[in-house]
Amino acid sequence: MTSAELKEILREDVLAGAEALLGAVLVRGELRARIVETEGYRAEDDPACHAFRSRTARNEVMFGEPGYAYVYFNYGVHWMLNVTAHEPGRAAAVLVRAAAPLDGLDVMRARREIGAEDPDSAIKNQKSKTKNQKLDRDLLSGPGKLAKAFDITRKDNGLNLLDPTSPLHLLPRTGSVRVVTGSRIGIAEGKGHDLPWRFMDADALESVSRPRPRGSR
DNA sequence: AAAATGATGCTCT
DNA sequence: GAGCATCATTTTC
Repeated sequence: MTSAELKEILREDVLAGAEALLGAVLVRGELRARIVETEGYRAEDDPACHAFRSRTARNEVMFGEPGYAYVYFNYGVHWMLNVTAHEPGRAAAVLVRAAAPLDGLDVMRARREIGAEDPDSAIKNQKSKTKNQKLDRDLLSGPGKLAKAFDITRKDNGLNLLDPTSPLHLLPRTGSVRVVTGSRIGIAEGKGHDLPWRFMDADALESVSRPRPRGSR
């Protein structure tokens, strides 16, 4: 699949786009990771979509061209990375929920260490070697974790993710992917919480976020 | 193994 | 002022 082909799939349908993003590689400098979990959101009939009510300063990029980064801050704690979809005027986006690390694991680890931004916790971190090993398996297994490891923040909002010269971008997948679907995570009842708009790589379930589908580690 | 909880700040009403 | 597209830790079965 080429970048142009991926862009057309995203333009056509956000759910097909969410599926097509499985297996794509997220790149920032030396950092690389293979996307294994996504979710679709669309304004027209989905109350959970940030653009469902109205067009605001925050959700502005969702109303533009497909293939751009919609980044927002959530729960006062985490940044979330989305890929815009649909043609201009019809807001939609794919939330990138999890990835399998490929390259630059040392940098990801350093950014993900608990309390890494707290100057007084360096000593604490040294003592918890077992926790860091545990951390390794779940480096990117959630949208907040992935953003932290890739240093994704407000500054990345609006980047063209399908342009290989962007500081943060996507390489379309090469092979095929076996897909498993599920209900989206963290959606309140009555806001489309049971729509099967969560997509996962069936052969990489150990790297997806919780709750994981039954029968996986 | 699953459920509860507190942290934390931005966005929109 | 309320409500989050979460995470790590603690508490409970």
